[in-house]
Amino acid sequence: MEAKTKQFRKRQAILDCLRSTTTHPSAEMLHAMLQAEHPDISLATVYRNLALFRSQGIVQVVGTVDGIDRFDANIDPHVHFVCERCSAVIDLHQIAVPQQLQSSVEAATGGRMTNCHLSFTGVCQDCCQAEVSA
Amino acid sequence: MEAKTKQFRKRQAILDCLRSTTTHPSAEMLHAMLQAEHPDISLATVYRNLALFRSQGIVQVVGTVDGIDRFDANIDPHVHFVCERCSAVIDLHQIAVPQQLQSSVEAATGGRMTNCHLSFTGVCQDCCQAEVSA
DNA sequence: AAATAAATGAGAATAATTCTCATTTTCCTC
DNA sequence: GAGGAAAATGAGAATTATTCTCATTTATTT
Repeated sequence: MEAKTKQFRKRQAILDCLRSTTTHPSAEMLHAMLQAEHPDISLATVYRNLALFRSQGIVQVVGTVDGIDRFDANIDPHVHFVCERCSAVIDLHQIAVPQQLQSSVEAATGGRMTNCHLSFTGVCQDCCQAEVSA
Repeated sequence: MEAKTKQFRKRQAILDCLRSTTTHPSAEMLHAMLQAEHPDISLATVYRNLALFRSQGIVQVVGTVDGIDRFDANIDPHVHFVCERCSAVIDLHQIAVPQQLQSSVEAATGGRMTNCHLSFTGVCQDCCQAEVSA
């Protein structure tokens, strides 16, 4: 049969779902997002595949917010803003870590540098506006 | 009585201990470090007081390494290097986030920025040398 | 189609952190 | 200094994100 009626590979669905968003979801958020298309997907499968993707280098953890890992299928180095109120993780593509800074790290440590994470915390636009109207 | 023979205020001991190191210990590391002077200190007390210090703004969590929070009594913004091998967290005082970058964040997000975290990951000097001699 | 390998679901296991509550220590008032 | 209120602590239970186990299902190979 060519036309599959039921879902088979859930692994791909998880990766597709993560790739389709810029919200840097947690495993549970991702699980919730997948419910519509795959109501029978298990949370363990989400965790399991996220770990696999990470070992393959096609997914990264961009941070731990309130003790919960947040995932991103965009593995290009980029900067994030984390809202202290709503815990949103927002891309800041406009901002980059100067190459010069990165170059100086190995000299400063005497070690080998492989990655770089810059993030800002604060209150996001939505939460700021909610404050005003309250 | 002036001369105290037994330990009383453990809260202060925890803060002093954290202030005396630059290793960015976890709660358990700190608990282990305190054993010498305060063998009867409870891990719960360490956690409890770290949370208190954090709410007072005199201690910060500089990151979560391998799922474990790492604490710092140095609340000045500064840059860290995290070793992927030994999980050491090392200060990089030589490197700073350009003020110009920070200024651009609020414009980029439309929100309010309160803090900034820059960290590099890689292999520290010690672990690099261990590799060579292996 | 049979046999083998890979992926998944469900729930148990793990581990960092927080919470509860009884006890101890400190602080305050007399 | 004594007595009582308030704060701090210890011990262990509770919570929760994540991982693990194992039986079952699905995919792949022969």
